[in-house]
Amino acid sequence: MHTFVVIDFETTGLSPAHGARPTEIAAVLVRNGKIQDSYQSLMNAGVYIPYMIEELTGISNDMVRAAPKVSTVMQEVGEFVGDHPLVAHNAAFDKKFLDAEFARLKIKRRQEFVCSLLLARRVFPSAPSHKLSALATTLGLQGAKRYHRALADAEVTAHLLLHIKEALQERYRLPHISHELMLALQNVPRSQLAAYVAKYSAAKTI
DNA sequence: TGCCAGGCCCTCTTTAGGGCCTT
Repeated sequence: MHTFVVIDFETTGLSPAHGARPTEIAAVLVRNGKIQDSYQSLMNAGVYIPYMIEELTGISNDMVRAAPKVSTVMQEVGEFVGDHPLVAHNAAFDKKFLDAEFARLKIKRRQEFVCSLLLARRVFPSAPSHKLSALATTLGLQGAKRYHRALADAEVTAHLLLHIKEALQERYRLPHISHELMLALQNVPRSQLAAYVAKYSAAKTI
């Protein structure tokens, strides 16, 4: 997994099925362990941002009103992402917004998401919390002085994924962690992680 | 009118409930 793209959405709510739309997105390209490129933009979906969410993200209705149309931004995101493997923290959330916005543009997502939340729960089970900001503190990750802005969160998630990857490599003495293995591990029960990695490694070396 | 997510994961579980995580 030498190259991947981390995605983070800020939105007007929790569910696109109930009318929530994106207000901001960031995509961060990581190659060979370093952030090499990034895309970020506010976007205007013509949907009111509730006061509570304005307070949470600092993204106001005025800011979004002056931003590019959501269709323009999502088209650019599609081009930036390309076929690279995708990563997000609690990927189920970002995936459903990405798919909902892509569907409006008749764009089809071509790759699966690796979820840094699912992996962190398995690799660092004793962390006091697995929310992004808490993991950043616990693990001493490089990153954000603030949270709940798309680029800051995407950058911290990139460092988190790299940290998880290094921990797995060190713990199981693996020379390389593939996207395929990360995708599999996020769904393996925590108690079976070591056994799964051993079986996977053996199969790959035969 | 009032309400409104959903999937993971643990446990005092599996004929279920509730906390966590994303905004």
